[in-house]
Formats: sequence, C-alpha cells, structure tokens
Amino acid sequence: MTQQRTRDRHALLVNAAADLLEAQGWSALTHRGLVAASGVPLASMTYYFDGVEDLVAQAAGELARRHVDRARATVQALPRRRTSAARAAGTVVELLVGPDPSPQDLLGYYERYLRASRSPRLRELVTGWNTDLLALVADALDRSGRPADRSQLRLLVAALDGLLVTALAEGAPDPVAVAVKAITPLVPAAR
Amino acid sequence: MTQQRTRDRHALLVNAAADLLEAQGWSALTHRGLVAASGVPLASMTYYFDGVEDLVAQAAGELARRHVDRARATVQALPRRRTSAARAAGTVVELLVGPDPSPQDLLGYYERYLRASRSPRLRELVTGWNTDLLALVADALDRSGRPADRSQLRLLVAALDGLLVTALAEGAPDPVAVAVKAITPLVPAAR
DNA sequence: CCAGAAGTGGTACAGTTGTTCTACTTCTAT
DNA sequence: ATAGAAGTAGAACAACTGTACCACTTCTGG
Repeated sequence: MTQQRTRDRHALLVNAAADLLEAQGWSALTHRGLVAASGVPLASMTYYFDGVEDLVAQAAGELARRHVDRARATVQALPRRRTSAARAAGTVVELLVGPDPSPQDLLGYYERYLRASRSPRLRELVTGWNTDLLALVADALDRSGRPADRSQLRLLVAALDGLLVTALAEGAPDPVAVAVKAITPLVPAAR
Repeated sequence: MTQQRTRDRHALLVNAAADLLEAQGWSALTHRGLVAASGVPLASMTYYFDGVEDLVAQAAGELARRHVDRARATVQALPRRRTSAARAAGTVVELLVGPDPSPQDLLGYYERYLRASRSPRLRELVTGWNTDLLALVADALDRSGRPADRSQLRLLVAALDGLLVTALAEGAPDPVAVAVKAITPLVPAAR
C-alpha cells in the first residue's frame, strides 16, 4: 500500500502548493515553483500529480478547505446578540475574504474564483465551497439578529463581490472599507 | 513623419490584438498569436509595441473603446418611456456585458477586468471606462423612468457583477438570466 | 534626386514551461 | 530474505514565450 513517507510527502506538496497559490497566484503555481518552495525534486511532480491541472485542483481544494474552516471558527466564536448593520456587514466581509485582506490577497482570491470556470473539477469545487460559505454567512446573520432569506443573502454577497472586484480593478486604496460601507443598506433589518 | 502604411499597420495590429483578446483571453494575446492572426512578421511586434505590456494595454484600450461606443449607441436608441423593472434590469445587463454574451464572453470580460489591477496603466483605463459606463447606465435608467442616485447605481452594478462572476465560476447554464432576475429588486422605483 | 530616416522581415537567442526517460534506492508482502 | 512494487532523483526534451540582431527595402524632406 501507500507508504507513510509518501503520504507525508503528498501532504507536504499540497500544502506548499496551496501556500504558493495563495501568496502569488496561479502564475506562480508551476512545477518548478513548487520544487523551489518544497525542496522536492522536479520529477516527483509528475509522480504525485497527474499533470499540472491536477496539481492546481488539489492546491485550490486545500485553500478552499482552509477558508471554510477558518470561516466556521469565526462564526462559532460570534456572540449571539443583535448588532448594527455596519458591524454585521463587516462580519460578512470577513467571512468571505478573510480578516483584513490586502489588495493582493483580494486579487488572488478573485482570480482563483474566476479561473475555476475553466475546469469542471474546479467549478464543482467552487460550487460546494460557495454553498458552505453562504450557509455560514446565513448563520452569522442569524446570530447578529438579522436573519436573511436566500435571495437577500445572494444579493448581499453578490454586491460585495462586485464592489470588491471593481474597487480592485480601479486600484482603490481600501477596497474593503468601500465595500462594507456600500453594502450596509443591503443588510437585513434587525428582528 | 509617420507614414500612411505605418498608421494602417498599427491600426491593423491593434484591431487584431483586440479581437484576439476578446475571443481568447489574455493568454492568447502573445507576439506569436498576433503574428498568426494578422500576418505581420514577428519582428514588427517589437517595432510597433514597446514590449508585450504595451501591446496588452493598447488591445485592452481598443476593446474598452468599442464597448463604450456600442453601449452609447444602445442608450441613444432607447425610447424615453417608462418600462418594467425587469426590462430595465435587462437593459443594464446589456450595457455592461453586451447583448446575449456567452459564458466565454463573460469570462473574458471579467478576466480582463481583474487583470487590470496589476498594471497602473490598465487601472487608469478601467477607471475611465467604468465612469463612462456608469454614466450610460444612469442615462438608460432615466430614459426608463427609473432615475437612480449614485449609490443605488453603484450597488446595482456591483450586484450584477457579483452575480455574473459567481454564476460563471459555478458553471451555471445561463448566467445572464440568473443575474437579471436577481437584480430586478434593486432597480429603482418608477417615478 | 538622393542621403538618411523609417519600416520590414528572417533568424536566432535565452528563458520559461510541462513532461518523459532512465537508472537508482527503499519499502513491503510473501 | 528476497522478488517486485513503490518511490526517488537527475537529466534531458520539445514547445512555448519575449526580445535582440542585422541586412534589406521603401519612403520622405531638402
């Protein structure tokens, strides 16, 4: 069967690949980039991954898993009490793009997101990931005393994505601040 | 001074580059790709463009210009009468992403958009382009008897972008239909 | 009309990339 | 313990990229 060292090495590679993808985007996630980041020889790339597409998919999967785990922890730590719309909006942003992301983080995030549409495997990954994330956002809004139905939720998240992407493309200094302020009117009323 | 043939050739190249970028995305816009699409020899690439970055910027600029021109024509052809929210939403979508775009068109559109944040020159281009487009959307909504203020406008467009990007990443069959339906509640009331 | 500028085009170079080949070592099941 | 599978590792390959070089032709201003 598979040996211990192999499992370790595979995990090492996937983790390093996810780090690389997160830090430097798609273009940095190459066989040789991963070699430099992991110290594993080049020939092992084709041994552990069934082509570069597989490598990319596994790295993206790992990143998505980390994201959801972190978001879940954030939600579970959320106190169950009514908060202001602005605060709730801030929480939603944090769940989606992480705490205090740099413009580069955001760019990487949406580049990953978009690229997914090129591969069936990644599309599937993104679909599941979004479902999880949306459920977490719903939970967070519940805890903030501002329950949202599906369409409100979808619109809120979509507006956030759109605002962040635009702020990013235009090179706005603080995309998150702009976005939080703009979506606050879309946060459901307290109930 | 510059000769006629040079201007022709430059225009030919920029047009071919814009076509290429529109049809096949960033990755296809290479020196050799443009050679194949235009019939102009490889060495002319460095003659007419100051490096590949310049080539990309000029192609993107041409594409943005075409987009705004087409949107402007669409708005000017719009009758000045009150329409349903759904219809107005459809018009907004058409202005932003063109009439009946395929998923591939949409993907290219947002990839271009996002990539812009990597280059100061492209950021500037996108900023101006968005300003023009937003003004056209405002005009279109006016004509539809549904005037919007700046923040309504921004939210509407952002939600649209976000919905399209998500539908795209998840591989939804008809992103535009999904998006039009979802943003209809954000269309300003008739007045 | 003709020197010099402007433009043309073939070729080559250096740097990427993903992938393959081929020996070699290590582990595991019998 | 040992045969065979599993994993390791170096080197090389072919395809791609952007760009530089150099001889050539075409155009244009004085």
